[in-house]
Amino acid sequence: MGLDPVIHAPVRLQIVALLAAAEEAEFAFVRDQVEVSDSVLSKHASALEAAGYVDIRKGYVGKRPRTWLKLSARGRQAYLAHVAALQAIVARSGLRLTPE
Amino acid sequence: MGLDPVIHAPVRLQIVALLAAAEEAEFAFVRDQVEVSDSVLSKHASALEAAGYVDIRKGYVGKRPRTWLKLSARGRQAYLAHVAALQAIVARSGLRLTPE
DNA sequence: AAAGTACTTTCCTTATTGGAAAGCGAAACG
DNA sequence: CGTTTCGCTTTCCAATAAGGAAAGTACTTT
Repeated sequence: MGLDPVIHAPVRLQIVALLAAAEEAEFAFVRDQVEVSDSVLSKHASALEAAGYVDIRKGYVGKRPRTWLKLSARGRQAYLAHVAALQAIVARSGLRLTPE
Repeated sequence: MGLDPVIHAPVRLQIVALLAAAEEAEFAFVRDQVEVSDSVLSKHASALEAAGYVDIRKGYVGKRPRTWLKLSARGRQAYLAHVAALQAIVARSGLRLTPE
């Protein structure tokens, strides 16, 4: 049916959609946008990484550790396919979910 | 975040989208379109009914029992709100999920 | 040395889902 | 009549999944 279970979970759908818009996003930024706790974001980010959909990069800003999340090419593909599947489902109701 | 957990589950999303397009649909028709077993459809239909989103009507065709599913007004509202929430999320990625 | 930052992991409990199989009431069949 | 069949419904049974709380890690700052 085309929906990707890794992406379909509400929190992960939000994370992926957010990342699809940006090059890279900081852990804290994503956490605040999606409104989840550190632990919840950490777990979902790991799940997305394990699926090969997100790359997690660790670095520093000054001397403070920081984590960035980024959609991988596979993640972007999977996201596009997932949205296409959603569109197909929603289209049956007469609504649309497609660009233009 | 606006996503309705009752509607978000893949099988139920498909059921609701299907019902949104039609006045009423037969149990067997929905089961075949969504490609689930009798027991799975029965459970999800009950869940949707318990939420007040679907009306289940029982009757006969000739002498054979038949069950029809229909979106209730509340179900339609909830579905539209759910799709709006999906649109909002997907819109962040630059894609659209909206009619026209 | 103690506290704080930025997460990560563990622990635990609750919820959800699906498949398989048994159940059920009415009708059709031999 | 007794047995199948039809059209679902319900029960039983794991398998996951998900979140909150709290502890842990590796540094850095005070």
